[in-house]
Amino acid sequence: MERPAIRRLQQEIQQTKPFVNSQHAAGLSLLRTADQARREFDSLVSPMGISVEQYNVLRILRGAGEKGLPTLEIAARLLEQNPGITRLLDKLEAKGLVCRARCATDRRQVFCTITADGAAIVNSLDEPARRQNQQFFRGLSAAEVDTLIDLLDRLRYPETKAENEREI
Amino acid sequence: MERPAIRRLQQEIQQTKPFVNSQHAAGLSLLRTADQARREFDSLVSPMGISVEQYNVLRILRGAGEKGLPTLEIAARLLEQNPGITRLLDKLEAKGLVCRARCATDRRQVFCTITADGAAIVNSLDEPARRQNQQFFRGLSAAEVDTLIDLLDRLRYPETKAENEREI
DNA sequence: ATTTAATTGTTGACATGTCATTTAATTACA
DNA sequence: TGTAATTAAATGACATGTCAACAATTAAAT
Repeated sequence: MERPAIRRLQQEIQQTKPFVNSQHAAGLSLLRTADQARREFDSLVSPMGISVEQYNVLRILRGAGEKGLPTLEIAARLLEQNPGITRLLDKLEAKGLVCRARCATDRRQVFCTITADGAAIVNSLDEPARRQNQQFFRGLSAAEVDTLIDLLDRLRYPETKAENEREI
Repeated sequence: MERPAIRRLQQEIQQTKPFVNSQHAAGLSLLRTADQARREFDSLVSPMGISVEQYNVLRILRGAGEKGLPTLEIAARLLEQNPGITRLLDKLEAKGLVCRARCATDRRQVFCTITADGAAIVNSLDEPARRQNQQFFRGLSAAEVDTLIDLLDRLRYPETKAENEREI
């Protein structure tokens, strides 16, 4: 639509004002889009009786295999703080989707593993999740998805960008 | 062996597999980046005694001016469902940052307006918020920010993209 | 070796988000 | 007119996220 015009306008003025507005718009767009993605994905997993966060925990534990992972290691792989993970695991354990056991060598740690029931649920969601993702990104080409990944990664790690983008 | 069949299978795998992974990676990156943005912004507004969501409500009400907005109209402009907004406004009203009054012509509606104290807080956060945004997007050029806005918008409204991108 | 510090995980308190239901007011319609 | 449907907002119940404080265990220090 008017994107090129907007960009030209910004170059013309080249002051802080429209630059700020673009960044503000980008920030809002980021939050709104992520919220929509989270909501759509929730509607996919909730029929299985789990939340998006619980699904993520189960995915991580499936990837960890039989030896499982200590509690805080799961929290580290999510985007989450400690206290939340305990209660998440409480729920999953109550549903029989996760097992917890104190580590013998370091009794501070609690190792968590996925159960057969838990794995069955995650496995059954693999294909629907793939389709859901495909649906969500249907508006973007493969190259654009890669561009999006690049831009988002550079927002989270702005320092690492210096090496790859000196040619500006 | 059936070489053509094998080749076809490989092509299929090569097509779908990395594509799916890219979309999956993009989805995760989207959620993580938005979460980080939300968290960083929270550390900016929480010293003023308000949350990010409360800040957004105050911003919307400042923009609405003196006549204010009905409760659900605020909810519609946020990325939020009804029930949450009532309690958000409860907190803001308790802090004296927002006023609520039943509409005379339609007594179902409750009009919300920002108070002078509320406006003072939002105003005092304008400049810090601008700097914070600038800091968050420092890894991207202005053109890249526009690209990001475009990609995110097309994720939320995939249909509108069809007209502009038939040339693929 | 005994005290101190750090790590791992849990709990309590509270803010927010969501769903289902409810109340009050308004509109539709028969 | 009078009853049903719709709308605006609030409430209850519950899941999650965050902070502060805590207990248990292990590591470090002197």
